[in-house]
Amino acid sequence: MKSARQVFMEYLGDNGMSMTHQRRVIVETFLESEGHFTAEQLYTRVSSQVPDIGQATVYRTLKLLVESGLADAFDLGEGVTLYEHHYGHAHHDHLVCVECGRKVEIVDETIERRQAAVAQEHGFTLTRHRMVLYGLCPGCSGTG
Amino acid sequence: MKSARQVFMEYLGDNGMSMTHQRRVIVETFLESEGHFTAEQLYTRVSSQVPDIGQATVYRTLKLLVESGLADAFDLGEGVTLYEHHYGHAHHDHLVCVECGRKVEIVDETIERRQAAVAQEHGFTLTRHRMVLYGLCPGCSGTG
DNA sequence: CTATATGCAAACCATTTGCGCGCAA
DNA sequence: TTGCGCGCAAATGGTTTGCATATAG
Repeated sequence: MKSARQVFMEYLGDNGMSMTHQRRVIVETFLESEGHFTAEQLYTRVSSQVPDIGQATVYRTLKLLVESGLADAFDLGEGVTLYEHHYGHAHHDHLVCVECGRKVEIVDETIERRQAAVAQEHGFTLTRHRMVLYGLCPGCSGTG
Repeated sequence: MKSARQVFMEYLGDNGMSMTHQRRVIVETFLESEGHFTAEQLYTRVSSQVPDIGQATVYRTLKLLVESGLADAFDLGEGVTLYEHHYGHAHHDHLVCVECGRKVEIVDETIERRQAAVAQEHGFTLTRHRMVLYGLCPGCSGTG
């Protein structure tokens, strides 16, 4: 399997774009960042390593990361877009604690299968989906 | 079952709020509006009936409608919040055509059951969920 | 009367975009 | 050299909020 860097380089090449110092820093920082994070959080990390990289460039590069398949962008209903690694990572949905915000990655084959079936029943060709389960995590259940 | 108006009146009463001319118009217009619509669309409809009702009041009332359980607010990933009737309506998720935007309401008992099970497996008490399937509708499938 | 509501316009806030300079290939 | 890319700051756009006035009860 190609490395993430390689995938990004190819994406740039295929679209007549070039690798720049800024993009390299942002992509590296992105690849080193675990879990979910916002564009602003990534910007902060990038800035701590290399100041003078503009926020706009982080947003623009994040968009390229999504388009190239390296990143996944999603919204858990908190008004901000969250990003996470996508390339080489299995698909998953999210389970979110409405109390503390804790997020757990989930997958269920039965659900995945039924989603495709339901789409098909309506004549749709399913391309992707988004599922978020909201509830109280073990730690917050007793707090109610 | 109480009427939607009744539910709203009680909600207002329970929270020390009062029924006003504006709220009455907005709630009636909301109840007469079918399907999904944005705050702005509702505002437009309200204005056509009773001018001089501010957009802010529509937003504020829409929030009350959601809190009182009459409306459901959700985001299908298009950057705008959509609203629809909730009270007395069965839960459902959405199937959206990424080409033409067509929206179909869906429900699948198997999925619903598995969602609760998956949440439970992680010790979570499921309170609600959001699922959106994206794909190509029959009419757009051949367009590729 | 007194608290709540309203309209208006300004504020918000994450994200996008215009612009003139700068660097990659 | 020749555009693509960058930083900056201003613009966006849906939604929220502050404030002075108006109204429900």
